[in-house]
Parts: sequence; structure tokens; C-alpha cells
Amino acid sequence: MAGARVESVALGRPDLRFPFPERFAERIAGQRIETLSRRAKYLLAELSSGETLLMHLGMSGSFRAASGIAGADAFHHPRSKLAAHDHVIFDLVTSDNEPARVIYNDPRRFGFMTLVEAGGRDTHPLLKDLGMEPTGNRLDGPWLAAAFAGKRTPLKAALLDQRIIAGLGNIYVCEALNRASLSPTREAGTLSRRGPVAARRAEKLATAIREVIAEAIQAGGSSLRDHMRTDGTLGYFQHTFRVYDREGEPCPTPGCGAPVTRIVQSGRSTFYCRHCQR
DNA sequence: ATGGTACCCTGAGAGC
DNA sequence: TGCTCTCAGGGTACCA
Repeated sequence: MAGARVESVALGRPDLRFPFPERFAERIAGQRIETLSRRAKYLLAELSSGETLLMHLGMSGSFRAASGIAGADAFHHPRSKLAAHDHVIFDLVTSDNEPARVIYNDPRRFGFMTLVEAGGRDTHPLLKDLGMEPTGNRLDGPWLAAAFAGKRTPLKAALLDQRIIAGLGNIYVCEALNRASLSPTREAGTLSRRGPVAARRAEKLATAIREVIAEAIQAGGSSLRDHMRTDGTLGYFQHTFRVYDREGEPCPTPGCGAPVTRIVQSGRSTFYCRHCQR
């Protein structure tokens, strides 16, 4: 989509999780997509009009794309054909002057799209309170310790809090905690105690978070059920899950092997090893 | 302030 | 085969 001109936008219904904003399609049609980026779990497409198209996939949203197909054939390509729960269709002309179609599909409609006015990125309610990105070296032990200082909430809940770290979901929190040998029920603030033990714990968790995210991206994401990449293929990170959705299976930590436990924390499943995660 | 819970919605899978 | 029940990558509103 980057560099493409949007020819038209078609909506299959008036809302996803929220209603589309006023004149949604008209405000995008005719615009060029200047840049594509990501913040936390939001996708951002900056338009030549100055507005930004803000998108979230929720739990079940996916994009699929048909491009690089000569001439009018693009719109007859099998991947261009509409299917159940296709809610938004972008018809584009790419920077190489090729027609292309990008389709947003979302069975549960927990995803959404909206438009952010020019210059409104820092003040938009959905974006302004987001915390640290989990990629890159800025998320290190000392930063994590400072961020969790005084927090009595369980580590699991603290890691899912998008105001602290922005972009971790249920799977990657479970995986990072297992790698760091930390219990999801531990008080977050205990990583901020003075002394070398807490400092090492915080550093290990920060490293585990960065590694899990990097490896998942490398593997093309985690495909549960029908989740897919834009070319229709599945990511394969789920094959490397150590604890997520593995209740009763042996913990893969070397020398451990205790069965993985499932508990519920703030309404979501947590998978972890009671034996080696402390 | 920070739980925990219900809810938005559809589909998949298990059990009967 | 078909029914009912449970659960699911997220986030927010509301309660105690």
C-alpha cells in the first residue's frame, strides 16, 4: 500500500467495532498513502490529505492483498474475490502503476478503522496513553524496573497494560514470562526492589520480551485457527510456543519438564510452569 | 487506584 | 448429523 493511490474504498457495512467516521470512504479515495507504520497494535497509513487512517485488527481481523497482477486481471484474481466478513475493500494503483486490491476481513468485528486529523497523532485518545514499544533496546531491565515500581498488580496484568508496554498480547506475555522463569502471579513491583536479584530478574524479563517479539515477527506471526498473512499464508510462530495453549504438556525449560498449568487472570487464560516460573 | 467481570461478535471444536 | 457448551490474538465500561 505504501506509495499507492487509493482509487476507491467500499464498505460492506456501516460499522466494525465502532461506526466508520463521517464520509470515511470519500476522505480516503483519491489520496496517496505516504507512509505505512505501526504503533503498538495499531496500523497507521498517512494520507496525502494529512489525515491518518488508523486501523486495528482486534482478535480476528486480517488483511489480504492481490497485487503485481497485470492490468485488469488484478480484480479477477481469486484473492480479489469477496468472501464472508470482507468489510472494507481498498482498490489501489500502486507506485509501479499496477492495480491492486486490499481487503479487510474480520469475522468477530472487534477490529476498527478511523481517521485521525492532521497533527492529531499525539493527542488522539487511542494513541496518547500508549507506553513503550517492546521492540528495540530501549526496553531494558532498568526501564522495566522503573515502570513497575510500586505496582502491586500481577506481572501478567502489568505486561498486558498497553499504557506501560504497548503491543504485547496474551500469547507473547505468557511466552516471555516462561522464558524469564517468572510467575505471572508475582507482584510486578517485586522486579523493582533494590539489589542485584531484582535487577537480574528485570533484565531477564526485558530480554525475553524483546526476543519473543523479534522471533515472532521473524516467523511471520502466530496463526491460530485461520489467521493469516496478507498473502494468505500462515505464520508459524505458534509451533514454537513453549507454554501457550499447552496445558498439561511438559515445560520445555532445560531440566524442568513439569506440566504446564492454565489459570485465569483478569478474564484471560494464562499458561505457565508452576515449577520453574517463580 | 486497581482489581475482577461482563461485554462486543462469530466460528471452531468438543462432547453428547 | 446436529445440538449445546466453551473458548478464542483485544480493549473498554463498569462494578466493588
